[in-house]
Amino acid sequence: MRYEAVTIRDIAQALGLSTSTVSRALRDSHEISTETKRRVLEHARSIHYQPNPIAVSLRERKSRSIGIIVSEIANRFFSEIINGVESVAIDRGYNVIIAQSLESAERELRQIQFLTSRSIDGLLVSVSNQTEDTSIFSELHQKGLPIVFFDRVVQDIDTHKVIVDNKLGAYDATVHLIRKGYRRIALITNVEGLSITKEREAGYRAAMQKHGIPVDDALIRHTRPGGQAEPEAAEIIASLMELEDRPDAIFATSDRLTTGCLRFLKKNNFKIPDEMSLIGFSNSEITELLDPPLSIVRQPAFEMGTTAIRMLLELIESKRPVTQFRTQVLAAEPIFRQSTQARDTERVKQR
Amino acid sequence: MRYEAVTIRDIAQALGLSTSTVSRALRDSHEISTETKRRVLEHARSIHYQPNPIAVSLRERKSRSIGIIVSEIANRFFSEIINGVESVAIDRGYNVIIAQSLESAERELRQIQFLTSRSIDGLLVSVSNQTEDTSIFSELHQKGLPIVFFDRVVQDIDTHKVIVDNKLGAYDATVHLIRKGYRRIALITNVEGLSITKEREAGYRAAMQKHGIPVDDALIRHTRPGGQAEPEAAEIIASLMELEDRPDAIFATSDRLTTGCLRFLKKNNFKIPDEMSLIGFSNSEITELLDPPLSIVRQPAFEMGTTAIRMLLELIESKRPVTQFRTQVLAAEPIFRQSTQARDTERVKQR
DNA sequence: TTTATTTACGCAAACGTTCCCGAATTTAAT
DNA sequence: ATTAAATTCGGGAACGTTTGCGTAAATAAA
Repeated sequence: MRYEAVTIRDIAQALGLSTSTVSRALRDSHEISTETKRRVLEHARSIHYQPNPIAVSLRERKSRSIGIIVSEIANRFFSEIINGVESVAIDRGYNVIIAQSLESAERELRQIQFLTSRSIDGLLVSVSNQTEDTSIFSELHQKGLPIVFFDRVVQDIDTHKVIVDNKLGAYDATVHLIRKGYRRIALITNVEGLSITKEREAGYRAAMQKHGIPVDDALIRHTRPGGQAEPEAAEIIASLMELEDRPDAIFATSDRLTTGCLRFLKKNNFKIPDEMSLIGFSNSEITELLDPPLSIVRQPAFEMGTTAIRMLLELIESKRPVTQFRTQVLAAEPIFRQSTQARDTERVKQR
Repeated sequence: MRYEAVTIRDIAQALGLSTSTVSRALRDSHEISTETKRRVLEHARSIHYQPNPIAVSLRERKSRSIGIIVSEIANRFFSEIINGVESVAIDRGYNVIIAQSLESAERELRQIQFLTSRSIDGLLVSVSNQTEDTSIFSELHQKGLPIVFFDRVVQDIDTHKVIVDNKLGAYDATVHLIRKGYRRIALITNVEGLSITKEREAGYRAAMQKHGIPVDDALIRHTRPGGQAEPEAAEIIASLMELEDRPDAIFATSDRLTTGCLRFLKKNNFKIPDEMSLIGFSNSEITELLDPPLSIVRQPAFEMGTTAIRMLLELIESKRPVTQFRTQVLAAEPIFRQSTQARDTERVKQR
């Protein structure tokens, strides 16, 4: 801020001390007498002294700020994560700079460059669904920038990661559908290359296999990199309905995809779950108020945020270079509601 | 970043120039020959020179970053605003630091102090519902920190502001309810002191008056400062139902209050709209998927964000002190759905 | 009392820029 | 040919901190 005037020098002059003494007094150095410390602290308070973080950053060669890049802020899952990150960052004196890729690899790169040019001390990233070239991350990582990946991680970069147990979450959801009597279960999922996609697909396949239901690849659909989830979900369902052997249930693996499916099904007057059952990954807080109340698998987003930032701070504040990395796995929580109830075959026939 | 090595001095040494010449060349000064400029630019690019923004900030006494404080990030209304802010800030080379008050005046103050101590160039603020003492804002404003208020503004500080036409939005919603045949319309609204509360209440009163319906103050309820909206909404409805002359419709004036009402009504098996009609301010993207599809008044959040940041940048980049301030008013958009349809009296009687 | 050690502070450099000022060289004006 | 003006560049201070090093005074050890 332009108007900020009071510096360490002002204190020094007022008290007839040197700036170094004042600095040391403020930092409670042992080589300053308690009397001097008291005078400095008192005067500093009286004139509302605030250290200039920019000068500190320049001197310390760190900024006490970290960057986080997510695909979209206006998405409950990510905003909850950010809440988690913020809550611990604040306490530890760190400032978090938020950026969004909007699922564009190009924008992601620009944002990363922007963040790193702002001298951040570390980076939290969940990659966009469009990124194929992850060299920017490995370069930064090699140069020594602390990075931790969360949610959508890049496999071959060895650093801390925090994910949910996507495979188990998807497994549980699929098993639930099977138990409720569904057999033709469509999987509408994110871009193929994404870590979360692979894991969730694996869970789906495991569940089907376990129950002796052959997996029909025609029922497994991926969205396009950089595309809009909602319209794509609609498109996919429409094409699914052209199959001669239609699905009787849909498992969508992201917030946007889930609501996209619901929107399409309702618009086209599908009875849920009688004509089509629906479950999806979602962190929306009002899924129980939907029509019908939606079965979901919810991710511990806030907790994911807190553990990610803790891992990052561990990296940042470590004295020696860290070489031992771990990936923390959080449990997803399936919540079953009406949208996946056993179908009422009577009602379907009547139609 | 610790690892960042290449500075202006590296370029200077490599090319046998002084740092001042290099600096001027990079900034395209007129007093540097085109040939030298070319050499500098070329070499800078070849070694991936990135100016150190911290050093620049220290020297320029500005940070090219602005702060924004909202009550809660995980709220679609605010996250959309942030999206708007970010989208133009990025283009203009500004970095936005996001903070949330979580409706706590104390936390708000801490965040403000944190932001200002980070040498921000300007501040975007929507006050918490708990803040009574606004002196921190007037102090900062007097000291010359550019501030623009949005959504929840503080009236007596003269600076740029951007709000929606709350009165008209509330008026439209109320008139809609009246036209659908509702007369006992309860207003469940935010903390009394808030600007948006007053405006919305005024709209409600104007609509009632216009249609000759006496306003019953027992039907106008405010939430408590710092409280949790959802439980409070439930509490309020419960107490409303103890009135001998019960309301037949509810108008809730915030996102959280609206979903809180819906949740309570559904939990207690109210038929909507037959037993209770419901409309509310909301920016959720899935209100049409709710049961029943919810009538809402939606605010142009993204646009609010873009105009707020534009106003702020105008203040920041102005050569001379700005003394002429304006408040921009955006239109709210009412969307009417099933939750406020005319009641089916037959069905109510049967029960 | 002399020497060694501790305590408490100041000097000055450094972080990476920008920019005022001056100076050398070239070009234009007389 | 002399002077004035423009062009192009370098020196160095400044932004506000932190910190290595030096040193005077005070204290402890001999």
